Amino acid sequence: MAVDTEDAGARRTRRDVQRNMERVLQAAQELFAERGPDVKMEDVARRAGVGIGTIYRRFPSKEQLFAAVSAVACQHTRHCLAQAADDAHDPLEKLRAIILAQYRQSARQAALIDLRPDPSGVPPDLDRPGLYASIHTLLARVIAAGQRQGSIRSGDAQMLAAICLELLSPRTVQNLSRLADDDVDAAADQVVGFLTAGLRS
Amino acid sequence: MAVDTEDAGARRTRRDVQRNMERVLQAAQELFAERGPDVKMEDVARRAGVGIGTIYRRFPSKEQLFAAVSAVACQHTRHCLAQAADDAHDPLEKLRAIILAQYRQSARQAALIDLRPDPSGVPPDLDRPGLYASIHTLLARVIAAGQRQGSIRSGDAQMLAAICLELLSPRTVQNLSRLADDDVDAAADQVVGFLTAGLRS
DNA sequence: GGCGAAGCGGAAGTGAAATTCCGCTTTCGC
DNA sequence: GCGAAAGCGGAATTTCACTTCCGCTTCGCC
Repeated sequence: MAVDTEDAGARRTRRDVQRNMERVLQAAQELFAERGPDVKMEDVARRAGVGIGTIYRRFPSKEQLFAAVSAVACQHTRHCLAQAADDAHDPLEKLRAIILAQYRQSARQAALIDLRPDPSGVPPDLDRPGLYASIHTLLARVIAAGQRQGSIRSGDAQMLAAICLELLSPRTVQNLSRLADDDVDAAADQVVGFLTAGLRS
Repeated sequence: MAVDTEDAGARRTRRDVQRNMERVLQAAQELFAERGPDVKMEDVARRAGVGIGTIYRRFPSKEQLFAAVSAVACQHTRHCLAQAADDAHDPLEKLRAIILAQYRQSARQAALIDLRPDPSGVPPDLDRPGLYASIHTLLARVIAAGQRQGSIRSGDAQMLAAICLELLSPRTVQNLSRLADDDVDAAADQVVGFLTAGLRS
């Protein structure tokens, strides 16, 4: 953030610094998405085309690097989902749009960070709970709207939103997409069908 | 397995050995469930109340320890779910029973091993795919039966089963249970409602 | 109770990955 | 173009968890 701002009299941020940080974030984001949080810093450096030291100049630890990556990716996800919801009018349509957006997002390997509350304690630097909550809130609102309007059955909107959200977790998206021959749209459709109709005939 | 069998003329298995192995498996199972596969062997040893060497005497590596733990837990889960399905008559009832069984299981901290196919490659010693498949098959069969009988809407039974299974993953069970004030039965009920009725009113 | 086999604990060894450090290079402002 | 400040690369260091090893203890049998 704020890479271009400068104090009076201070030198402008060097061009190469900005370029390198972008490369590092990009590489980290890709590798994190591809292989989970256990990637080696060396690999990140290699893919970014920089030395390890360069990473550590801006990100004091691996954890903080991934917190930064996650924050960016999640901001982006949040934005996409909100956008999708805005573009649709009917609550059920909004839900469909959100799901589709998330599935397409994952297909592009972006946004693969799992935001769900992590029972294994040790909260990292990243404000996962907050990011999770913001998406959860979005869903809960849409569902509540549907309930008021009558198109969605009554029930604890928080819980219904949480259940939907589980079907949007990166892992789930990947699993289901694979089962649909990597056709994410098809997978999303199935989930939407499940969501709206349930199993009963 | 087969801890009590003995070759002719061989000394009986020492009592302490059996006791220790049980403690180790118990501790490993708890910790694995609580904190995922990144627990330290030292922690397992401490919780089990034995030295690290004792673990290594029977389990040549961390991976094999967890394979053993997983195998036991999954066998158990599989058995419980199959049992639950058997006890019910109607396919929808079977599904309800399966879900409830899994939620109760998780509440007891058992069976928290995530069997879903892991995209991050490197298949461990444990036959996760096989264990996952066996539960997936169980679900798919129940769903297909419901479809034949007419109580479940038509659609790709494999995919529907996979979606259900996602809602049974340990992480999901934990998240949703927490949201229901740790009342697993309530959480399971919500999921069942979602499953059978969907969102539409 | 005594003997020997088997098991135990946990300190030391090992290896892989994270992090530091510093001489060399690049960039910016003039 | 030049000088200084900032950044860079990556070898060396540190850290940290897995695994080994061996002197001491416990168990089962007679």
